[in-house]
Amino acid sequence: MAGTAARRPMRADARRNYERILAAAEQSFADHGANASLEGIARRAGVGSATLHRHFPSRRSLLEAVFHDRVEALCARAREHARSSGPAAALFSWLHDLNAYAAASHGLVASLLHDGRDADLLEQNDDCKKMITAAAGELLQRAEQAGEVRPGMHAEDLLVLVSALSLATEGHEGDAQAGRRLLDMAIRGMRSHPCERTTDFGS
Amino acid sequence: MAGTAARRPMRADARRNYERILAAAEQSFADHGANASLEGIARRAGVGSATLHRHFPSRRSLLEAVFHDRVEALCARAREHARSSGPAAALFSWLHDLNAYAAASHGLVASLLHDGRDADLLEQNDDCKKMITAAAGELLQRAEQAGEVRPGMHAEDLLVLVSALSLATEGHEGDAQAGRRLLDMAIRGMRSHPCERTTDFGS
DNA sequence: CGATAACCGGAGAGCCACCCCGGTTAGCAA
DNA sequence: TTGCTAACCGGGGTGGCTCTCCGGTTATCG
Repeated sequence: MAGTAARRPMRADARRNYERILAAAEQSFADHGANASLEGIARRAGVGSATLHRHFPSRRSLLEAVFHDRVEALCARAREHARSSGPAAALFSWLHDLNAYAAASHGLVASLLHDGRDADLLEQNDDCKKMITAAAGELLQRAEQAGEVRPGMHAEDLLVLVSALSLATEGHEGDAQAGRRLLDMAIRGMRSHPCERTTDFGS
Repeated sequence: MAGTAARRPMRADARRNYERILAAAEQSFADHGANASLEGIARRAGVGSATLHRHFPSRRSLLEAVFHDRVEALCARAREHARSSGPAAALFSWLHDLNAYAAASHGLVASLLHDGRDADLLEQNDDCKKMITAAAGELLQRAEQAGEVRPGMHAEDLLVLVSALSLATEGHEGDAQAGRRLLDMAIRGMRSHPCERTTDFGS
């Protein structure tokens, strides 16, 4: 699958630098947000900036590498929810997980998902996005088939929503609750039976 | 109130340059989004970059100046809705207006509202934000008192929501619907009686 | 028609992303 | 062990950005 299959396993020094850069990037992104200075990351890692750019041609690819593991964990979590909860509960719990993760990661998930603006031509690998979209899609489909959420939503919508909220509430430390409030509001809006009435979709 | 009260009405050449910069900025922001190059704006306006920075000390202040008029129009529109529609309908219609405006402005409203991350110390004038928040607050309060929306929402939340959606859906031309879908979903979530009836948003 | 305060913008300092290319070194084979 | 070679490294250059300083220019008013 992975096109990264090296015909030769990468030289030892190269791998060492690769790891160093990854570690430095993780730190820097945590400290200064998703658009920390790449040059600074290289400096922190103790390598030349050219080395960084060779290993990670774009900021995006670096973000992708840094967060790959955690995104995987998040997807595992989705499967876990699916196993242990009902369709709607699983979906909504997971959305809260995603929200919490996005908030804790200084909007990095948001940056990961949302970008794509500057990379029209490159066909960059969207591994993280694809993984999360797939996870969301499964939960959503299950809830929809069970009739517990309104039809017509797309999995991407949910990601856009959570990304958007974490993007927008980032920085406003004082009002960290707002994101949660808004997510709850949106979730209530996607349920089929938000109140005790029979469904009537007049529109 | 306005500290801009000039003890002397600004020299003619100064005002001319000010206007030129404003026009160039409007164009550039429309073309390249909210963080277009300031230097480029100065170039387009035919002035030195120093002149731009003298008139507008921060990117934010330039955005503020460019959008002041339209924000005022939006607030006027809010009052209009309040006069001609019921509490909930007025609020939701206006949110759709806001959403449409934000989408059309390449996320500039979003940028205006959401920023503040880099300007911790400056106490910059938030004129636009204040105006919009006030407008939203009135509509919200009215709808809440009428019992047509769930209590506990803040006016800022609504702005954050719309800003966030326009931020996140920007660039995804193919899926321009997503913002609308999500806004509808959130609106449904904030009604007191989501199943009761549908409103027609003339748009 | 000066005097003068307001204003202008070229030039420069200090960032940044990204790339070129000569020097270095790991890894393999003899 | 030794030597060869492809893989790898990073200093330094390019070009773009934001923002500031300061000597020259000009609108404005007495």
